[in-house]
Amino acid sequence: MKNKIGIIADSFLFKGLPEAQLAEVARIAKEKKLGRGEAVFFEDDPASGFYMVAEGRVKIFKVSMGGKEQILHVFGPGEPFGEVAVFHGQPFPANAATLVRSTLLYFPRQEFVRLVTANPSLALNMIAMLSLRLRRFANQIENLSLKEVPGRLASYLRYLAEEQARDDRVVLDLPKGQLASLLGTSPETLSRIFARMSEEGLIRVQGKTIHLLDMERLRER
Amino acid sequence: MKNKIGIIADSFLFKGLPEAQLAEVARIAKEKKLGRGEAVFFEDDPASGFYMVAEGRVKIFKVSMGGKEQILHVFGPGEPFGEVAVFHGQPFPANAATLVRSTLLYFPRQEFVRLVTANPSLALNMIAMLSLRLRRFANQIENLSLKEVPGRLASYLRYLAEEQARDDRVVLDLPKGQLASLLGTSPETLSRIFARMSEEGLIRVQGKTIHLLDMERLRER
DNA sequence: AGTTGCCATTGACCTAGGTCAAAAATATTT
DNA sequence: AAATATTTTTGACCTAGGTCAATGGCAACT
Repeated sequence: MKNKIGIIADSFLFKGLPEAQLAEVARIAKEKKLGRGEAVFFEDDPASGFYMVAEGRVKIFKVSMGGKEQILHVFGPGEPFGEVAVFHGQPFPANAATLVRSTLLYFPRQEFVRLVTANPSLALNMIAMLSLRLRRFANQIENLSLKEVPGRLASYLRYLAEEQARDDRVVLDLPKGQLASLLGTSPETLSRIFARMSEEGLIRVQGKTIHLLDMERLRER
Repeated sequence: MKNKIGIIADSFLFKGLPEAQLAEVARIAKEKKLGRGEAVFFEDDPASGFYMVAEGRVKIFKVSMGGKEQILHVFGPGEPFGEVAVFHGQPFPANAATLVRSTLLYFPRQEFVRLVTANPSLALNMIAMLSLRLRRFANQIENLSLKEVPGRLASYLRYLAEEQARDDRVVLDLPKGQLASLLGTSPETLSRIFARMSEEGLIRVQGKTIHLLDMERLRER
């Protein structure tokens, strides 16, 4: 397992920082270990700092009055989250919880803002980070509003295929129930869609492994 | 009507820049006048620069295969758009078109990136801008996925009330059809919801003016 | 091996809201 | 003002997908 400074040095956010700065960043970062399913923070909590995943996976999500969850994003090793709130001094806009046992790095607000202000390259990295995230959100809005559930699933499978660099099969990186939350649907419906797409010969489902039998038609969904 | 430098100096993005820089910014900005309903750019167009609204209103939107529109955001005077693409050198992630006759400022990519790199305060403004936008998008995802149409409408009305600083009535800043696109529904459904909420005594609709008769219950939607 | 608990699947039912078509109300042009 | 075009509203119908409840798998623990 990597140590603090390894994670930091390899992260996109801190890429290109001089050694001295990296050490400085590592110094202000506090390690936090959390078990599976533990909350990191809640919506409307005051944001005294932000986090980076060192190990594990963290979901950012909103909850409806009725208790339904919508996952906004899932973060893995090297990815920062909660930074948005840090810059306004506003409370966190959503909840965060671990999906598996995880190790996080915590960066207190003050010192980080100071670093960014002093470090143009860090500021540019941050801008790139936020831009990418905006693009993802725009995509998610498109998916939720303009596609039905099968289309959203297909879109996610293609995303996984890209990420895992295969076009014959992918491995789900989430339990199916959580995937339903990410796609904005219920576990029951997701299950039915899996069944239907299997019958249609589009995919074959084997536990968490999904065989992609027809990329062409998958693209049209 | 304000001139170029007036718009720039008063914008959030360029706030706090020294005089000289402002003049420099104004120098690289090109004015562009567009009639109502004209396209500014299309999704996947190469992004050679970004825009700021000087006068009028511009919608950013995605279009489904079937032709349905989802508006991501509507920008008014002083607000920049299309900057996200500029930082990656990636194509635009969505379409942009005017809602009314508008005047825009166009900033070519190269020179703007140079400015941001050289100007920490501009970079910080940009970060704040993007953060705010992320927050809005997160909200929109929440609305689309976790609320039904009446809830989304109520949420928008409250947003307008805040923006227009009144709590008795608001004036729609969009034709109803466009509002439907923004809320992720159809004009027909929106019309029905207006009718229903009127019967329930929540609001009274008078053309583009919506009287807010019961803020309490409106909040619970 | 048996028990406990969790997750995934399947069935039955119901409703929010989409679609299509027509009418009515507003704008815009001549 | 008349004529035409554009929005908005209303009605009738239909379906994607949500909810509730029951059942089946599977893993962890004793």
